[in-house]
Amino acid sequence: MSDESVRLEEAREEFVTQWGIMGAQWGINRTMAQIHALLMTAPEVMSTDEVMETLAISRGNAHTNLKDLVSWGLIRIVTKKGERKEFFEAEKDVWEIFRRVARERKRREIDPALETLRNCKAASEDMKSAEGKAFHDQMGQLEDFVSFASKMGDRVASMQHGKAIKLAMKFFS
Amino acid sequence: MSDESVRLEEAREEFVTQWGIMGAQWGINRTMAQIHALLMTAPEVMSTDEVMETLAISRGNAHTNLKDLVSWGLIRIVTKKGERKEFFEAEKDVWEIFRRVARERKRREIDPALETLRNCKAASEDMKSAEGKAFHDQMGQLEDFVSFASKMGDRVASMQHGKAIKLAMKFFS
DNA sequence: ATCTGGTTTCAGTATTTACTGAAAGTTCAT
DNA sequence: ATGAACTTTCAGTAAATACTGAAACCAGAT
Repeated sequence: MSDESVRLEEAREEFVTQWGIMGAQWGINRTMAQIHALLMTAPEVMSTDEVMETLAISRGNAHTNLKDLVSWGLIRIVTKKGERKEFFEAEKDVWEIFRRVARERKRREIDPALETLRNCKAASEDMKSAEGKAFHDQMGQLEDFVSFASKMGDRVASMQHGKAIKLAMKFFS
Repeated sequence: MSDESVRLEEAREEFVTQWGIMGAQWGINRTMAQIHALLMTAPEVMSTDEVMETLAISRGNAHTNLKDLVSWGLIRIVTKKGERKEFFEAEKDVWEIFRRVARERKRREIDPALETLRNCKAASEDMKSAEGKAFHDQMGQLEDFVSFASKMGDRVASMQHGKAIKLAMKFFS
């Protein structure tokens, strides 16, 4: 193996490690983030066994996290003709990755949060005390904000790369 | 205690619980998020003992998380004259809360991630193989994106509420 | 209908993260 | 300098989370 491929593997390993740490800080399972990093930088599709081997993890663990990544839309299953095995391939376009994460987090976390805020707001709708009114008002403010974030998420998730770039320009003008 | 105050306490409890769950999903310690929710909806400043009592947690736990919240700029220490005890008060303005979280996450997580991406990019700068070039390119794309996110964070963190509203209008036009 | 190459599940275990409570430390009044 | 009121630390423990590996399952080839 040439010096260059060794260096490449080292760099990749560094990336996988760091992406794992970063994921953990954002509430994503470390292994899931590592598999994602691995596939994002894989020149070819990879099988479950290759992932297991590279990261030195068990079959069950690899399986669960690969399926989770599929459910997040961050990787997809590829089948080679003639082969029974499943292979995996990551979405590599950064903007697309962002869109998908935005869409899923909105669906899984923002929307339920919004629901709660609305309940809390409704529950304090008719309160007469200053404290009750203050609480109601606070819930209202939070709801407005989170609902704004939610709409943002929708908007972003449906935006094409080019459009996003233009918007970004506007933002920094 | 009137019916209304009971209902208010229930609603508040619901909010505290849910805010805790939401925090956990975003990589924030559940108790920290709960204390934050509690203080955000507190009509008055609260002491460590009151927080301990309300959430049924130990002194050490309350202390650590209160200090962490202070370091995130989400609550501040208030001293009453004549009293030796420290009291805590939350920032209640939603936009301000968002700004502070954005600023801290950028500082604590985005900037270090950027550092790593730059290293990985640099390490593969001169590679000749197609794989090496692809890796370098991928790191470049990620770096551009994260660096954009970082600048976004700065921008948002330094924006006044009114300005943000105007920008939001533009966004949805 | 059985075997082979593969996927999926899950009880048990390991690891990580968070929490407790008591002791040590600090600060201020006397 | 002593003590009361409060804050901080941290070793030990509990709880939550993630991982393993083996068994069950499934689909297609023979």
